[in-house]
Amino acid sequence: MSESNDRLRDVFRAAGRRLTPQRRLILEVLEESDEHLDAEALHDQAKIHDPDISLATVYRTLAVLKEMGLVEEHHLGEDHSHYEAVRDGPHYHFTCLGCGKVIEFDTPLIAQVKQELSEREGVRVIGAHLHLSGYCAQCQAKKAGGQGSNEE
Amino acid sequence: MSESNDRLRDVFRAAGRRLTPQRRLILEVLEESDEHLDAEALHDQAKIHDPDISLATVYRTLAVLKEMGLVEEHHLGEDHSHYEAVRDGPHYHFTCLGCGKVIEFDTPLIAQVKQELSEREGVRVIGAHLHLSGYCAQCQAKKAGGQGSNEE
DNA sequence: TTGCTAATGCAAATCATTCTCAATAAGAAG
DNA sequence: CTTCTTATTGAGAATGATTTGCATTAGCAA
Ligand SMILES: [Mn+2]
Ligand SMILES: [Mn+2]
Ligand SMILES: [Zn+2]
Ligand SMILES: [Zn+2]
Repeated sequence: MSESNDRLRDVFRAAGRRLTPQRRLILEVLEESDEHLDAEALHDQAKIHDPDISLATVYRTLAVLKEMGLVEEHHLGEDHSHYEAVRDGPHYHFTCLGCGKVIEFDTPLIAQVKQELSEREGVRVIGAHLHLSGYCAQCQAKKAGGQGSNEE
Repeated sequence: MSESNDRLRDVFRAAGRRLTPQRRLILEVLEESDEHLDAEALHDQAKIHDPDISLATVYRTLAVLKEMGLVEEHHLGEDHSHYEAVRDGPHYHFTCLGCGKVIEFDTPLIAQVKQELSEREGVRVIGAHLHLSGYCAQCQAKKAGGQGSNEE
């Protein structure tokens, strides 16, 4: 029982950082969530497991996790940020202007764009955020049909 | 000389809004700038021509112009928004993480992505923001020269 | 176990953006 | 041109998100 069986701790050590219960918790909440949480929602979730965790720690941890490449920040139309744990392949987002729903999708075309730009401009592309917006199928139907509920 | 020779005023009237000197000025500043200005920089520019224009009016006008499709808002890595006048064709952005330089580019591939997604998900895509980040040619050179960082 | 110091909780501070409200002025009507 | 309605403005307070200072705690290397 003396082996370092803790991958996450190793990752933090490699980055010269300490792994605290709060950090582990925040990352867990993000990894288990299928939504794009904002800081406050994340804080609420985390408080279920650690009622004393502070919002400041949430923000500080998000910054750390982002720096370590474990978490991504998104600006999805709202005035504040949303976060999600980084998964295997990249993916992109569509936000419905009517109901706020977010659809995730992937496409090899973005890799092509990166390639094109790298060659054309001599840049090295690290990150790619594609954010489409418009109206989802349901919201289109709602609009076309008649009039009724208006949410924002 | 009695013709309504004022296109912009017509656009505003058609939108049921009033064209004020402040609004005209703000749009002019944006159209004449080749940068992606934030609200404060825009305010500073505008104050050169109208020292009394308020920051609140800048924000309010940006909202109006955005709604009218004359201006676009961008989140370019910074924690605040940047704005630019909408031009003919769409274009996308690359930000250098080293020096902050923004490179604009276009590619037909994004239209393909929009098409793909529309068909696959039945959504109607209105807007598309692609934001790449990484290091520009100069910043790569700077990095390679100084330290022993070796990659790819 | 000890010691150094990174990380935390709390509250105050900052920063960007929005709102309130009285005064002003755009533009339609006459 | 004058009048009238009310959208728009400037100033500053208010808000909401994120950050920071500081005293205390606790991770982890030795
Ligand atoms: Mn996602
Ligand atoms: Mn641009
Ligand atoms: Zn919808
Ligand atoms: Zn650069």
